[in-house]
Amino acid sequence: MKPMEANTTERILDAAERRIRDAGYNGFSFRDLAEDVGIKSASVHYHFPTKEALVATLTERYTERFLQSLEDAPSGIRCILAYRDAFRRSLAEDRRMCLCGVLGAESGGLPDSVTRQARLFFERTIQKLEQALVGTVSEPHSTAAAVVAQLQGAIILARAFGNIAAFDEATQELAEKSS
Amino acid sequence: MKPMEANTTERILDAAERRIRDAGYNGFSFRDLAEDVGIKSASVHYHFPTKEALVATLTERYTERFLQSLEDAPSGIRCILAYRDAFRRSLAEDRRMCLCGVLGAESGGLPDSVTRQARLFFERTIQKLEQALVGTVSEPHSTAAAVVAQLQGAIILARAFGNIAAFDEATQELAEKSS
DNA sequence: TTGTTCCTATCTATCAATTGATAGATTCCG
DNA sequence: CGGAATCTATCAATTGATAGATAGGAACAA
Repeated sequence: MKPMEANTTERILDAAERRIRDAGYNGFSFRDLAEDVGIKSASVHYHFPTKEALVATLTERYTERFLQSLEDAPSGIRCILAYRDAFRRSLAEDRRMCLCGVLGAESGGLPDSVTRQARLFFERTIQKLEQALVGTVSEPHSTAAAVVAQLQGAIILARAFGNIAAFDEATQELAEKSS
Repeated sequence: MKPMEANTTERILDAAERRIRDAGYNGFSFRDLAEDVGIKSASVHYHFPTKEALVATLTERYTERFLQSLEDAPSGIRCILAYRDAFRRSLAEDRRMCLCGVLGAESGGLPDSVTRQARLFFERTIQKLEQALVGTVSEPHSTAAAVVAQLQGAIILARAFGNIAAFDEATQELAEKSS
């Protein structure tokens, strides 16, 4: 076969990301992904041997991209605003969860490598924010953790209410204090 | 058969609650619940016709109990501390998510009645906190939403890190400001 | 040019296990 | 008896995964 319009491996990851951020790790099947991409489920296994491997790889890609999108974030208190915008943007795009937010919530039922990658996301995300806050708040680490927690929870609220306004409301004072 | 040691219906709900709070809606089966309770999976269907009905009922029970546990919460800013303690207690007991936190995260893949009950949890939880805050903060509703969001997210962090200390850290400033 | 080999990517077909759910028999108690 | 609660047995559908066939192109030899 001639290669598909785009890299099939990436398109499988794209489909898996959409599905997991909507319904969780156990909320989709290889056949779902295959249909999304336009191939057969056996072909998905050619690119990723197991579901665990697929999602672990996906979570790694997600983390890299997320941190990359914050590469130009300002230092100091305004970095909090950049984080809020990053999460809000991803929510507004497709009304879905943060990938690692879902995985963290479901972590009791996940393969080890996936749980590990999700933890890495939070470690790195919090650490990056912490570094940007050093010198501007009294306890950078706990402040960073508090901000990330609030943003994850705000996405859950927006999903539960089916309304992005709920995210804005739950992060309103965060935006005011840091702008 | 003579009735089990305790009300079987309640024990099924208990098992389902534990399972969902650990691995999500799609992270368990009727057979899992049956084994937990010590009956056969067909008997679970005698008590609840479908999985959707079971989880919708469970979510209702969860909401009632949660609000009940906050019945004696103080008014004013200290109510925030009571909320924090309520979530922390439930996390410390069995290291699991808030039921409606998971369901909110997975809401894209849930039956309608379950999504609806999860939304009710957040509506009622936020409203109750809001009422306790009237007159003590400038914007009670958004403050209440922000607190609930932060607590949900803090549980996710604690699960991702496999460490309750992460919850404490992410809610530390919340506890200080409101005590 | 033509033919052969080899690799990549996909396919068809299938597997055993698990899923939510149902029908109908059985058992116990009042 | 009659109802409540459980059982055995089974179903069709879906699951993640595997084996093996097939198609297409690139590289290379003749």
